[in-house]
Amino acid sequence: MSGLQVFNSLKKEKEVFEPINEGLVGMYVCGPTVYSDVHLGNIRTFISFDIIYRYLKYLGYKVRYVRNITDVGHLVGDLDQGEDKIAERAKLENLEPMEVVQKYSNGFHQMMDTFNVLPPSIEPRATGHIIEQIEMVQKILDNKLAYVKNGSVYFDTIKFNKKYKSYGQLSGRVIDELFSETRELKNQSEKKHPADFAIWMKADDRHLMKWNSPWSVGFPGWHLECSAMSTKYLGEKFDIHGGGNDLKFPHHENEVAQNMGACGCTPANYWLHTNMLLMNGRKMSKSDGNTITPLQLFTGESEHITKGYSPMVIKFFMLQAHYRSTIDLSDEALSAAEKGYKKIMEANKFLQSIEHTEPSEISEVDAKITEGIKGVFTELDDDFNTPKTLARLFELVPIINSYKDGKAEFLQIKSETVAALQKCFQDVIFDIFGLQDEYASGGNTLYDSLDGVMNLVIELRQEARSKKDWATADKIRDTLAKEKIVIKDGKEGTSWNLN
RNA sequence: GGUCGGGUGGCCGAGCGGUUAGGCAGAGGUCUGCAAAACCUUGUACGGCGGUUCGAAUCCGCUCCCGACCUCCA
Repeated sequence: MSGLQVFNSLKKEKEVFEPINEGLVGMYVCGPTVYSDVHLGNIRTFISFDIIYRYLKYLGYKVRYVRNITDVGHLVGDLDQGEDKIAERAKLENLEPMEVVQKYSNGFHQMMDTFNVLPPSIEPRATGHIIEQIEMVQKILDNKLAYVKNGSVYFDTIKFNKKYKSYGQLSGRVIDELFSETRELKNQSEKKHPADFAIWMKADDRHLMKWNSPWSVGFPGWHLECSAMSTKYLGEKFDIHGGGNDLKFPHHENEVAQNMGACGCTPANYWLHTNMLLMNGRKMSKSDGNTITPLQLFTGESEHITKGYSPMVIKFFMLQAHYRSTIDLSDEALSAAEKGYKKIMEANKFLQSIEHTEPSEISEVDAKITEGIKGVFTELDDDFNTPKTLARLFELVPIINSYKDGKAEFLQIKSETVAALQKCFQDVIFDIFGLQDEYASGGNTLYDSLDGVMNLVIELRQEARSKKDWATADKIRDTLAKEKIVIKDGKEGTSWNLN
């Protein structure tokens, strides 16, 4: 169906992508825990998977994209003794846990919208799937790969590994090394082995969120929800499982164990992991304060940046790095991205306005364009290599802009080549990358009327210029510049855009 | 301490055995009333030390530095 290759964390190499059912793709991505505002790192991950989702659809696959919302079971602090993150926040803000969940889910959705990230096909919540999770615990117990202790249920990692010999495959861990002598294990008396983990936890009286189960009034373990919900909506075996690099261990490793423990088969064929967003060379993280909020980035109110950057500029900046590489956020890098973003958007705007007439002769530029277009999709097929895709696009930009100059070699292109180029840019920029033109119309009535006004202003200025009345011409230009409207005198007349 | 990943030009960031990555910034030029934009040309590079090879940023060894995971994290 395509030449798509993806890097599979499970094998640590690129593989040709072949879905289980021809033409259909099932993809599960670990979503956010909604206990506070989303931060930029989350956004980078979801933008990466959005592009993967969009490209799979572009290739013609029918994709069922499931991305969960974690609203229970995720504990604060170490081991399994901490407070539930949602519940802790609820106490802090004096809200019902579900109010916390709603509040930050709304914020999350709004931010995804701001970055033009498509909603998934299904967005299940952990609390909406308590029954499924309880059933899964029961299955694992039936398979004798978990044990009950004081109302809590623990996954028996040692026994599991004896049976399947696969624990640690995804994250590259070895149980013995993992928990040998390193960690002093306090309060771990309930577990038979430190590598075991809770799949159901008995709640004490202080707990705000708890449900009835055969074992106790309690709540599910964090890793369980993804196993239960992916199985429910994508089946016991599906195509792609994604998430941030930092979830590989223990979350994804335990997820695989739970799925195997319940049904005997590995859940996903391809595991894709996105790398971290850095700032000052260190992982951006909510928990250690090395972070900048999206809002601060938009407004510029942060010590880390000199001015604000729009969502699309930030997105473009992220696209300039591969999803498996870290990317280091800085003011300089963002401002470079801003210029690059504008350049490509401007070129595209012009490209789309071209009304080409079939030439009598064809120059070599024609073949160059055709080859360039092919290159764009070769890069996308290569594990969604957005920086290289962008590079290929940028190589076509001078050709597009040269068309303005009217030089014969640039006009001697087949109409179908122009159409293909227009489609390529349009499709990649908007449909696959999900960028938006923040500086242009698109059904924006305010913009449209401004465009009308600007055409008048440009006309008046042109009259002044033809009378060599430079003072008036420059006054118009300079005054507009103060309003962040840039006037550009080209051969084909004058154009304008918002800066 | 264990495991894994990385160090590329002024900045960001691809590439990973031989070919220009790309963007931004810099230099020169064309165009322009001037400017901006656009177009053309262009410099600066692969942490260090060895090795393999006709040829290494790319493979191997050693070394220095950084990061991630091992505990909640996208």
